[in-house]
Amino acid sequence: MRNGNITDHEAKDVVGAGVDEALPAARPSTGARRNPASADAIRQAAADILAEDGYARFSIEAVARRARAGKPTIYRWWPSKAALLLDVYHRQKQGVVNPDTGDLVEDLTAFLDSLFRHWRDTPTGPVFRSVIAEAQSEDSAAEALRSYMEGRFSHSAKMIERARERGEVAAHVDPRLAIELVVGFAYIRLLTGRLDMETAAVRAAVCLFVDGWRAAPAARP
Amino acid sequence: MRNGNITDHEAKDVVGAGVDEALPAARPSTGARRNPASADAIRQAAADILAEDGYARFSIEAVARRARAGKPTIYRWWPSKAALLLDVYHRQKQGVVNPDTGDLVEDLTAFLDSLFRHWRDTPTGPVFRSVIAEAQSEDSAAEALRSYMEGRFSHSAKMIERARERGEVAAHVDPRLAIELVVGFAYIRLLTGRLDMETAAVRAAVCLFVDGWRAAPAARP
DNA sequence: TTATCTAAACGGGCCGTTTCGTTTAGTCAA
DNA sequence: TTGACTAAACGAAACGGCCCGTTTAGATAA
Repeated sequence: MRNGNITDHEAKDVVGAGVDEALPAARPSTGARRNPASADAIRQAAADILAEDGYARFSIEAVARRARAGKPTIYRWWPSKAALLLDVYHRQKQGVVNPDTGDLVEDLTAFLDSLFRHWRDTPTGPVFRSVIAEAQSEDSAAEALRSYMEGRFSHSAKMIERARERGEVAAHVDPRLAIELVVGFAYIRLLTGRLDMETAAVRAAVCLFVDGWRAAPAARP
Repeated sequence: MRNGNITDHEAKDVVGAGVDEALPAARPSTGARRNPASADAIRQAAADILAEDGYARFSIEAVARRARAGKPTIYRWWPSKAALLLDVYHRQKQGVVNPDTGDLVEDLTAFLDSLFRHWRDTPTGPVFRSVIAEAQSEDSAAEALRSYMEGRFSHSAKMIERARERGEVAAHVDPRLAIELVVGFAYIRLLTGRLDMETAAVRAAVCLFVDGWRAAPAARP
């Protein structure tokens, strides 16, 4: 699942950290003795259905059928559809880079490029879109999404913090807000199905963030 | 429904234009003679359910019950759940300002402020979130959302075009891309339930867009 | 008369839960 | 080491309930 489009010397670390234990850590609700069992088959079936048929056909019954598992088994391990969705997503989001090239524009371009590619070329895109959809009608999913985004922001904001330490970014810039603007752009592209951006176009967008839009140097204090 | 928080002399026009006929214009599928009939009651019931119970409880059966209408009547006039949703949304999105104060930061701040307030204080927020959720599993909703966003971008980009004509914004800035960044920020806030921003915080975000993040004036050509 | 309406009912699917035997992994005596 | 015991976890099937999109029947109104 490693993404080869960002060369290795550029990639500082691979995301996946930061929020790894916000999920309802698969474990039977009773004080049990036994082991997970068919949990992997269930996750795999869920991911396959999402990738092949999309969220519309994602149901616990369909997952159970495909995994040759009983519905009660699924409900024992995951309290809700949203929990299963988030579990599947968390295990797929490896592979997005958090680069450290020494230049902010390059870092952000590589980050967005990698994110778009990841969402486009792996089941992660459909899965994440499903999580967002579910979060619009299910409180537990909304809360999970919120806390996931929180972690994502904190983690990715480090790119901007490093740039600020290098003196590349002004001191008054809040890295968390800044990265939220960048992720917001990725978000709107994902949800409206427009992920097919050339690297040059991604860089142009990043420059709009970093350099601003003003014709003359900014005069604001 | 007019929003009084932006004073009148600042508001150039009230949005609602631009995409008003992308929707599947309520009309019976047969070549009919009669009039709409209970269409208004149906739309009202749909809006009420979304506002009171959220998308989770929004079903054609529930709308029909509440409007004391028959399900076939609804299906005759709106081909899908998504069509009814979009119809309701289109009739509620009046009231967001598209300001022209002569200053880009003020314009965008007022725009975002008004959008957040509108999404927070009217049923529009839940309704739009529902449209987005529906678009993740229903092709027709996805297409309608895409074309709606297209129109929204084109319309709001005029704020930036005006600033560019005033010489406030550099010539190389693409107004459509720029406004997409701004709307992306609003989007991520809506979908993660964080619309409660002070005007000052909104302005700070806008300044990050307009002025950029760099410590020193940008050196890019 | 004729098109539209409400209301009721259709078969089908999924929800989350309960019931029912069966499988399976740890425990412990022989 | 082996074999029997025990109890958690299992798959399958069925529950009542809600909703889907469609069909039918009978009332209503231009």
